[in-house]
Amino acid sequence: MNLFADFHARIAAILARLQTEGRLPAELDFGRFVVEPPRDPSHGDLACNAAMVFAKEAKAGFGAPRAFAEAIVAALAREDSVASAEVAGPGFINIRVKPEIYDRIIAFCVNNPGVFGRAASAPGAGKVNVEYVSANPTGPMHVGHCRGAVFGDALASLLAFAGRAVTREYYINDAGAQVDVLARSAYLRYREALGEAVGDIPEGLYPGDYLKPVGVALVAKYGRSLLDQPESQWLAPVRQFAIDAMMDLIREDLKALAIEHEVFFSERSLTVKHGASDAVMAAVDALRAKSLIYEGRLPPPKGQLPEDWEDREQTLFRSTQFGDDVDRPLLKSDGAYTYFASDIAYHRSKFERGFTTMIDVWGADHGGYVKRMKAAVAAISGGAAGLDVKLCQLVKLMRNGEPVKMSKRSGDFVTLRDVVDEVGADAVRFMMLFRKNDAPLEFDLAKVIEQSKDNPVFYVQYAHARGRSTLRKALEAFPDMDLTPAALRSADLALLDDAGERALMALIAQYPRLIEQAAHAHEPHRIAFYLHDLASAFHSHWNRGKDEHGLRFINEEKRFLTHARLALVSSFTAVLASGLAILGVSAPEEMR
RNA sequence: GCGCCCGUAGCUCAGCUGGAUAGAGCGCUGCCCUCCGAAGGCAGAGGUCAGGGGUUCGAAUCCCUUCGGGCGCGCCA
Repeated sequence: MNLFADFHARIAAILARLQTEGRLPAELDFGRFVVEPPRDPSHGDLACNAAMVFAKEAKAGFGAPRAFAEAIVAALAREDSVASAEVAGPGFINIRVKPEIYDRIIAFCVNNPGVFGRAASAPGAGKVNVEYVSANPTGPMHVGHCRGAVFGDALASLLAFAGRAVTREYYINDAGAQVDVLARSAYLRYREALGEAVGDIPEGLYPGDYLKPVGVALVAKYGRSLLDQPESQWLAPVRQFAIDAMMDLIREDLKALAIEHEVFFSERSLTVKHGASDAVMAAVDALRAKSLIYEGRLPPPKGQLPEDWEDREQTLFRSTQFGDDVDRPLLKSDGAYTYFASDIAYHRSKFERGFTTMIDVWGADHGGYVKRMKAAVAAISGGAAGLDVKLCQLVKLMRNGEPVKMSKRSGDFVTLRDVVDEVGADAVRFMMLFRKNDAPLEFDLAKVIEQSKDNPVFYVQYAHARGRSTLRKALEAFPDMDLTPAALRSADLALLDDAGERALMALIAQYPRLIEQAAHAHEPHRIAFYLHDLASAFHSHWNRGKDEHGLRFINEEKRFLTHARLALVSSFTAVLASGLAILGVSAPEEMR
């Protein structure tokens, strides 16, 4: 049902025929040309650039690109779905299809809402792992986390819809120094819960109130038994207890945004010994076996030398062999593994679990880490797996155009929950996706709950509600009309001959192609923009019905025309609902 | 000093693996409701796509360079 893919295949077949006739060279990469919707509707339904892309290769057989294009056009004209094909400009091929092609697409969409646009699973595509959020388990989620969270979740949905086998994963950073700090902070709350006056939370510990219930829960579990123990005794159990509590908190926060991961992967689990070794050691050994590890010295960074720079020999990974700028250390001066070493082991685990496409969603401040991680994935997989890192820029939280102040100290930050409670999950999700991930984003708490066209969330949801309302309204005019998919799909769509109706149909027909491209580019924001465009086309056509009553969807005098128009409305709401579902935003029946 | 990201209308941003005359919303100007939801729509004004070179049939898009902004730069996660 992808009109554009269909014609790409047809034109490829035509080119192949020309190859066997010896008028084109044998080796041509058909992936180089595109069939796309023309920007200017007067150019027809589809435009193809094949004649220009293969101009060089066709020069011997055809001469100028236009002549080559004429040959393709002649072949296209014989296709039964083509109304007309012509050459334009330097060699564009503009194709107009017969209207029934669109009728068929709309009929399919009406009859298979939720399926239209979905791609069949590609056999050789391999499993995809999308890792996102991965916030440190030291407290509730900050508003800064929500962009990556929503982005990763929508991307995963998009890829699944595009036919990929997707796993959503969360990496728990439960092995660093910060979780020890968490444990000490929780232990303090534990003493507090036992009646001790702890006063101000000392510098270096987490001050937030959210640890108080953890202290109480520790008392419930351990009583007073931890009080007179040395830290070496209580640290590990308290740490695990606190981490579990924090992860419960985080899962709750994510649930408020309708986000659910299938796998929570513990960093600490990588350092659990199996005999004499653990996963990190195993990963390093694997690299060593490929001669990618050596003992050496790194040159200091250019420019300002760090204060505590000390030239020393260390264990290095040859990431420069895979495009990194310098080789990267795997051991700290105290002999422990670096975070990078665990990350290598973690991504090695992903590879061993069968993922050949890995997508990591990070904050933009981790941009400096991308090259080494890609290098590591290339090294551990021998080039069999690829890593794409999607960096999400900061969100500037605003209220009525004024920045919302966020002080970092004293644990007084704006939580994700605060924001979701204030404006709702739909608004947060849509706005996080109504911007390219690598562009900064302004999020205005006042604007996103405004019920006006300024607010894209509302604008799109309103279009859906309007469409659904029309279908309900139609039953008042035609109480016996059958609006089930099975009935609507056999509506006589040839009756739809208005330019506004055909424009809407053309836009709907682009949906499968849009899905494919957005999935390929790992860019869910394209869905959001498409839905906004689609909603706009609908609103626009709707308003034409105010001047020309004959264009209204419901026409009491013309039963069959109304039925056909309702089929169009139904396909429209189906695509809106489908796209919104990918974004994780609700498609309301009515606005309240 | 080096690396990555960004620079498009007054503001916030799209621009689909290089495509035809660069788009949308806000703001500004002027319009459209006796009847499917005006919670909407139509029209107008507004651009050296940061500047300069290059690649080619064709560049906002790719390469080089300058300027401007953000992020990062052994042992933190």
